[in-house]
Amino acid sequence: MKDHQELLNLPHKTIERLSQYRRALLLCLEDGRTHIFSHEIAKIQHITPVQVRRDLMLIGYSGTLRKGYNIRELIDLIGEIIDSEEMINVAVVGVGNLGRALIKYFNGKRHKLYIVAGFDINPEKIGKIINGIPCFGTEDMDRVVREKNIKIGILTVPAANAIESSKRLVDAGIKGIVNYTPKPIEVPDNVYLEEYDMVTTLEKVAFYVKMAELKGEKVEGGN
Amino acid sequence: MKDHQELLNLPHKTIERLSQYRRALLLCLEDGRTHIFSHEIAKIQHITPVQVRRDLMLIGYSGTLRKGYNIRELIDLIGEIIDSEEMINVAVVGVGNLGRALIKYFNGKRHKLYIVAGFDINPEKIGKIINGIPCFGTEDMDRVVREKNIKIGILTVPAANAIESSKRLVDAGIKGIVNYTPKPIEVPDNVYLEEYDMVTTLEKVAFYVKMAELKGEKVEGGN
DNA sequence: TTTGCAATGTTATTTACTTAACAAAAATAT
DNA sequence: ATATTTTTGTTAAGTAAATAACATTGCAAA
Ligand SMILES: NC(=O)c1ccc[n+]([C@@H]2O[C@H](COP(=O)([O-])OP(=O)(O)OC[C@H]3O[C@@H](n4cnc5c(N)ncnc54)[C@H](O)[C@@H]3O)[C@@H](O)[C@H]2O)c1
Ligand SMILES: NC(=O)c1ccc[n+]([C@@H]2O[C@H](COP(=O)([O-])OP(=O)(O)OC[C@H]3O[C@@H](n4cnc5c(N)ncnc54)[C@H](O)[C@@H]3O)[C@@H](O)[C@H]2O)c1
Repeated sequence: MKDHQELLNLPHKTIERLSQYRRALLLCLEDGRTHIFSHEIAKIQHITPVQVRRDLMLIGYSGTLRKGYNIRELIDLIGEIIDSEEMINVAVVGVGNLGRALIKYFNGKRHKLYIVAGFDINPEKIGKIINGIPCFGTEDMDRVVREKNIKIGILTVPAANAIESSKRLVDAGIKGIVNYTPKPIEVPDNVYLEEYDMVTTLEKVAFYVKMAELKGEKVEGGN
Repeated sequence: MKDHQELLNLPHKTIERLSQYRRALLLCLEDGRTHIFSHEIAKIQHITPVQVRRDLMLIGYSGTLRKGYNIRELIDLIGEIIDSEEMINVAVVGVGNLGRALIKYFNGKRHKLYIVAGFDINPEKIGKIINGIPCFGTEDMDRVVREKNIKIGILTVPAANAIESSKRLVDAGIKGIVNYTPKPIEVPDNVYLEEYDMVTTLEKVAFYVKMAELKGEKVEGGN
């Protein structure tokens, strides 16, 4: 299999697409299919077949001519590349509306990723099991992160608390953060950070919708 | 001001960043500041000052040397570019955990974007006001979209219902869709589509965290 | 003054990503 | 058998985005 450097050389976009391919492939598998063509994957993902084949080339997977790719094999290979050997444990900080939606969405899914704890400051939540996972007070973060070997934190606290919460996560030894609050946070170099805000997405859609209306004609699809 | 073609030539990434700049600038304004330097904006957004200046150059905004950019002016200019003249109305389809989180997050915010309706099939939700917005049955989508002049739909139904719901939205005449279900949907060319799935984000973070651990050293930050 | 500095604004270069072009192979049709 | 089609795999070309380089400006300090 590919060595570390080769894996790190994979384009970031390819990593994202591999995750998406796998999700689509798992659905196909459920439908009882065994093989799939690049153009079928492409259709699902709104990209070109060439891109699919190129991604698969980069990870060194070969299909069979005129038969396509073996879905099971491909799923497994993607797993070998993007998943860790052992489970990676995840915590949600801020078990509010969004936090609970994420927990619910995740729970009961396959993956090498598991949400194993929530953190909150609301006494009514602390000590309870929420959507199947235990909720702790933030003062226990250090201990729980260590004991449960939590590597990634998902930030869904109110924006005003984003900075302090991210500091706590970093201090507790977390290695990756996904920040869903609209407040950009800062983390040290050794912590991997992704930020996402729905408003940006919506404003972008609104912009292209506006432009399409002004032109009275179509614009090509999303990013 | 810039004409349509010039606006459409702006890089997609610049459009996204303009939205983000504005959000950050609004916070600065609340802090009572009047001016800001490119390197300050850059710090907040985890990008380089050059990129900020380049984006602002592209939209034709000039700061004052040694004083930076006028926050108020810049916010207004960004608004002129990415916002529409009139309000753009938005609907949420699937008023569950995620849908409610989004509504709550949006409600009471500035913007030219407003979530004005929710759609669901659960009889307990239909007819109610949820987080301040009225919830309708999906059978009324055509009518409500027309009456309320809704342009954008946010899809937060269960994955199994994503396809049918997106079709309904398109049939009702919607012009943009943000799909938060893990099921990729298809829309005609004249509908602008953005899809987002948290699992992809988390798996990407997990991948780079894993790689960092294997290397025993740092990787550079997110995308 | 005039020199240095800290900032902006713009062009040039580089890097990252996507798409196009095409060769090769296997199945199918002639 | 031979040609045609369909699909993969790979290299080459093209686009888009980010970064670097640098010219410019006006203030501040000497
Ligand atoms: N990125 C997006 O698309 C998106 C969408 C919706 C909401 N949001 C953001 O996500 C965040 C959560 O939204 P929500 O609707 O779930 O809000 P919410 O108020 O329902 O939940 C926030 C939770 O955080 C807890 N909390 C408060 N301070 C805390 C702290 N210091 N440490 C730990 N927990 C703390 C609260 O007790 C509450 O349970 C907000 O910042 C919101 O702006 C983002
Ligand atoms: N993108 C993400 O990051 C993310 C995160 C969490 C959840 N999700 C996804 O978002 C979706 C919603 O998640 P949730 O936790 O809010 O689920 P949920 O079950 O709480 O909510 C779904 C809602 O949709 C309604 N519904 C069902 N069928 C419908 C239909 N045909 N038309 C209109 N409404 C219908 C249900 O009555 C319910 O109110 C799911 O697809 C989930 O996988 C995505």
